[in-house]
Amino acid sequence: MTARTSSESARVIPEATVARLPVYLRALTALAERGIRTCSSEDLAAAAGVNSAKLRKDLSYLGSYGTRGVGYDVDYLRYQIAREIGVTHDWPVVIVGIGNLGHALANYSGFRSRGFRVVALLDADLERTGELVAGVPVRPFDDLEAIASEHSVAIGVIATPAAAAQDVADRMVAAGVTSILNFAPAVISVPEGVDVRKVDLSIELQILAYHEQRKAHEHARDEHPDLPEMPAVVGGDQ
Amino acid sequence: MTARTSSESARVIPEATVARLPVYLRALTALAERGIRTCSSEDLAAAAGVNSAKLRKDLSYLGSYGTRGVGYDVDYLRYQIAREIGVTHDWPVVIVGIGNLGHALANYSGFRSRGFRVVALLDADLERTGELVAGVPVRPFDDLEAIASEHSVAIGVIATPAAAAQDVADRMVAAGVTSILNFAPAVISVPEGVDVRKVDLSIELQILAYHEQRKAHEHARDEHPDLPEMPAVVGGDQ
DNA sequence: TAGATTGTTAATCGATTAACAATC
DNA sequence: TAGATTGTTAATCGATTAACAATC
Repeated sequence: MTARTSSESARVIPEATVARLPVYLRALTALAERGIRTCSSEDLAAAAGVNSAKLRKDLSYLGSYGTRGVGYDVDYLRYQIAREIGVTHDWPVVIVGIGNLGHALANYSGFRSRGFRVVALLDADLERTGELVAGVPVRPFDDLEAIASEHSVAIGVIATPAAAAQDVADRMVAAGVTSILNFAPAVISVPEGVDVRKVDLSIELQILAYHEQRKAHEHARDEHPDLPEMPAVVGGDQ
Repeated sequence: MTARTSSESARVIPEATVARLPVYLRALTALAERGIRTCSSEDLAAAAGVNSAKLRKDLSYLGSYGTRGVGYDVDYLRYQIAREIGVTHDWPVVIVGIGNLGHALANYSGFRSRGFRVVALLDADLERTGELVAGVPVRPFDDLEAIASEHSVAIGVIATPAAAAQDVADRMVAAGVTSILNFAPAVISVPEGVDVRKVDLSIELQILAYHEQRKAHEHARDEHPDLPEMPAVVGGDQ
């Protein structure tokens, strides 16, 4: 087995694990708010909605922060995960596109409380310049470069219509943004080294609809138990 | 090999594939709007942002809707995917919690255009009853059961604060909702057979922050090429 | 010491991908 | 027929899970 120096903990955390770390962080915060100082992997897994084997496996990628026979110190583990994710310091963020969704994002308190500071709201519609949203003035989209360099913005949020998304992404990348959260219903392409995550409300609903439809089929079959589960035709084509 | 009757196409589509079908559907719609009648797996994969091998594998779970040497008929494939997902007919949806996010969701045109019909907006704050949002009146949360049974609502959207989410979910399930899209930053538990999908804005940002932080480390190392890539201590403990 | 719970192993499962035979 | 492109196979990769030795 290979160990590393203490200053740089062992690494390459699987993507699936990275995506769950914020969930664990939130669950630990909820436990702390209820005055709980120590928890087992079973407790935390329940609070996070995963099974405890997966939780322990995930945490094992970060290091060895529990005590056998005892469990985890809530505050200590919380700090370690926050440090791992990088939310122990502040991240300046710009939001482009201040429609209904941009409005909601600007007002979302969960950003600020988790280390994300909205340094600017940008909109292509100059009519909106100066309007205050969540206490932050809306500025022209063309101010992007100036703002990004002034605040060293690395993370941008796109909340524009689909048609504008690629242009906004290009401008963001040119301005030095290297991580983009895209709410526009469009696929955007970015150079190597730039991360894009996509949140698409109607896609989520469509995934639910698919499963909903299958449930309906299941019920239909329940009502016709004479239909075979697998009406197989061996060797049949198509 | 086993084939099925034509009325019920072969099945059990992997989750990862199901999650991409709406992406393909949207890409096909975009191609159709550009007047494109036929496309290769390479074309469609590019439009959807995946590689073509994955696309073909995904489509193969639905059936055999392409023509070797030619490609796919855009409209035909679009219909087949829409049918598979279940968005050829309308799904009535209720949205609970009409804050900033609920507002944005109610106004989101992408729902209606993809077969989702918002039949009611509900809010626990009775002060808001009667307010029109996107042309739909806000109603008291207690109307949930009546509305759900009147419209046979199977899909519910939670856009409340975290503290209310579990209660809303319980009431939805009791009212016959079997699929929930949860925007509240809380883990909700539901009985077997109910599907929950979760969209969490700050979790997405935290995942980006993690990768952003790693990029910063990479750069730091670039500037200190004398640091070994893996300062390994073989046999060291921890 | 006895009981509890972590961290790790190893088996299993599911997803991705390249390559290519089938076939238009 | 020659060229193009699908649908499928098989190899690889990554994620999940149960089980348990390590150890508090």
